[in-house]
Amino acid sequence: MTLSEENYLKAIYHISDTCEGGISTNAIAEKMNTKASSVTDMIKKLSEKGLVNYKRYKGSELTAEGKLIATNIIRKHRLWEVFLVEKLNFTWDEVHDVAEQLEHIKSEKLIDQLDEFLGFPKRDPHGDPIPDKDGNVSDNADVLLVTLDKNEKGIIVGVKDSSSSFLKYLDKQGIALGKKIKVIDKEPFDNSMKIRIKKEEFMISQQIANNICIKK
Amino acid sequence: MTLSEENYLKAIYHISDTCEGGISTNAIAEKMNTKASSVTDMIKKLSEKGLVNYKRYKGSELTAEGKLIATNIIRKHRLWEVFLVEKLNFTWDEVHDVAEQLEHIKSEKLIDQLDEFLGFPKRDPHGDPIPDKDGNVSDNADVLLVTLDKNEKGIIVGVKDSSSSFLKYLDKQGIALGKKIKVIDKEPFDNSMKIRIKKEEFMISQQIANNICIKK
DNA sequence: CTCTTTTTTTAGACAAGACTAAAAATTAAA
DNA sequence: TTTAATTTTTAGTCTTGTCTAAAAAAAGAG
Ligand SMILES: [Mn+2]
Ligand SMILES: [Mn+2]
Ligand SMILES: [Mn+2]
Ligand SMILES: [Mn+2]
Repeated sequence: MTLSEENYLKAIYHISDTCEGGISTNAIAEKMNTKASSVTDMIKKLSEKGLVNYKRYKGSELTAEGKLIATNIIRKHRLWEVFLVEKLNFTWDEVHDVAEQLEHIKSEKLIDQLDEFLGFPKRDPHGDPIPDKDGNVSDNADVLLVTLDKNEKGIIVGVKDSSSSFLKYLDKQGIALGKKIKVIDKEPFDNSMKIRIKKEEFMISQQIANNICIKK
Repeated sequence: MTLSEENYLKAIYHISDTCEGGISTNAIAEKMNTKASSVTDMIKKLSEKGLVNYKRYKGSELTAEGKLIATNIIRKHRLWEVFLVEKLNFTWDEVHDVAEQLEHIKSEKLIDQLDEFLGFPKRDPHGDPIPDKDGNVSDNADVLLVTLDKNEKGIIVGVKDSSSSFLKYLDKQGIALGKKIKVIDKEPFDNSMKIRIKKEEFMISQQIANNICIKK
């Protein structure tokens, strides 16, 4: 597995999570910040290797083997993120870029021992589940904040967007994993909402509410 | 810096340690397990970038800038080796290959925090000094075991060969860093020697004695 | 059902890094 | 000091992964 192949598999896996069916070449190109023609080339190679199913003009999807490789990389990514936050004093908005590099380190013992060293964590600093070695991912039955109605309550358990700017915004507002949240009011016009966290009330836009995961 | 460029700089740095003057193209090729023609190409590129001084047919040596990059990679390599042994239960013969990968991870904060997390170690699991951020390496005034005379004593402080097979041999013989050692007898014919460690006496060949560093 | 727009694939080119084979420079030998 | 051996460089090729431009297929509009 080259670094590039691994990144393609991971991208396809992540896209598959959101939309159903065969993944379009353009969707992959957009996620990878590359051109569709490059994607076609790589997809062909991965298809040769039996890691994706591909029919010309019909899009692609991961095989079982491809999916296992993808989840393994995601497992490594998220374990490293936990390590960086728990052991090396990184904040949750700083870890992603470094984890993008660390996820490609090849050593089974390394990742097993890291897992143990961290106490077999179940989730990464952004609330995302850490796959096990066989590729099983505990799918969260969580719900987006935007779907809560007026007066509903819940606990913040994750974020969908892990960009530094978004996470820093959350920090500034005092929005963090584990906090209790209540929807005080909802503006139908733009779907913005007034929320309460720890007795403080403030407005957030729909875009924000769209990227916060809640357990009711 | 690409991965390949970094590895070349590191190789040149390590060769410079042993022999003096300009490093020959062939020496680099041998260390990197590549061909001389590939080395010439890369040396030219590094020369363009001001990281090595190079004159056709005259060999190459690192500039101050090139040396700083090299020591920084070695710093990372050795810190990761400490991490693997101290925190993740790796043995000293298992760490090198993983550290070869980890040394290329780019994040200043990562390595600073790792250094602190490990308690600012001075040496790696093989007794090699860990360079500081400015490229200063505490050069050891240590001596090779092979140079000790009959009845001389010392403490084992390092190994020159970090190959798995050599380290496993040492483990089997009970030879480890920090142990006191005494030369009981020396065979002039083949330079093998009888040594004592913790009341146990046994023979070792010159090749072994050549790769063990001693502080008298 | 035909024409247009969008998506996807092909064809051809390029940069990085490596290799082989051959030429040039240096070093060693006679 | 000429010749022979060795070292180093050049020339040309290959693979990986990327790109642009153009062709082909699929999807949408009227
Ligand atoms: Mn991440
Ligand atoms: Mn994450
Ligand atoms: Mn090492
Ligand atoms: Mn070492």
